Amino acid sequence: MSEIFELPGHFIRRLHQISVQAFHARARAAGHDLTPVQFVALEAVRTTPGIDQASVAAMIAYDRTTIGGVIDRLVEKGYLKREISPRDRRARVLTLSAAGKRILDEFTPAVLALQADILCGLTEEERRTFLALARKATRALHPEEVASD
Amino acid sequence: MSEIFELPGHFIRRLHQISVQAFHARARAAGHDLTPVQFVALEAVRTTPGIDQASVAAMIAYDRTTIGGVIDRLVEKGYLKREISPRDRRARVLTLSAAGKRILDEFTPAVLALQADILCGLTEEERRTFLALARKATRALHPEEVASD
DNA sequence: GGCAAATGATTTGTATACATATCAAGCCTG
DNA sequence: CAGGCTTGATATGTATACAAATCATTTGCC
Repeated sequence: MSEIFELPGHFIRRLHQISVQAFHARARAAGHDLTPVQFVALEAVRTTPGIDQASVAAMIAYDRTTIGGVIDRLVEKGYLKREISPRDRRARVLTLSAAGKRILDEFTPAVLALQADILCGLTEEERRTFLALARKATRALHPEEVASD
Repeated sequence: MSEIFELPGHFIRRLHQISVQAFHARARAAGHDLTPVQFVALEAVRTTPGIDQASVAAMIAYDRTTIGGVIDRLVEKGYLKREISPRDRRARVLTLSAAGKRILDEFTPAVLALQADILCGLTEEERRTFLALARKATRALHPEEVASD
């Protein structure tokens, strides 16, 4: 078999795919239609109400254009309110709606539980090691983002 | 900061994003226009000439619809030949063209080197540990695929 | 041999993902 | 305070990703 299929890039892609599928499975089971990106965008607004789109993109390391579309759909679904900033008429200020708050509260436990689905092939200790290494590799390249906790 | 940003799913997404960006950077530097998926699809055909699209999808764990489009673009670029199988008129038999062979040969060293770009925040030993855990987590869920080496 | 189930591929529709270009508004320096 | 640079957002175009439906063919089972 080709060595290409044994490289980090290949397994990272597969893990991402597994992770997204696990999310969709949990969402479907809970009767929600959130995607992983939509969920994390809502979470960004929850932690920083009144944040603008560009700052959401920076916080979760997404492309601005992508976030524009994601926010569009969240506004359409009624989970987010988008208003022109009084301080900067270019910016769109985002806040959670009541429905947005509700779906976040309802779904967050499932998202926490889902992490074990992704790494179900690993022991508890291996999961901790994996998480620490994944975190270190990511932070090495982007130390500033979602800064210190 | 929200705990959501400290979960495996978040770091896996970030690593995938970093991995794809590293690929594009190397491709651009080499003057090629291959994407990660296109590269791995070519590699699948190289290891199994005459493979059909569904088998490519199974080998690299992709959706059939996605692979259809990927193959379309590779055929358009002249890297793959697609012919109707003489054994099964539904299936499309894939083979590398001379240009496809050439670009694979030329670009494979960069793809191997690129793996270190992704995990440049880790030591050699940490990279090995990470790879082993990523592999184990993936294989636990899909033991059959790209089977034993 | 014939018909139902399975399978390879494509079509359609939605949602990322991101590069590039454009527009509007704020800033900054001379 | 004016012109230039920067920045928030949107528009456009390409490429994944995948669900669901459809079509053609083949297989399997009686």
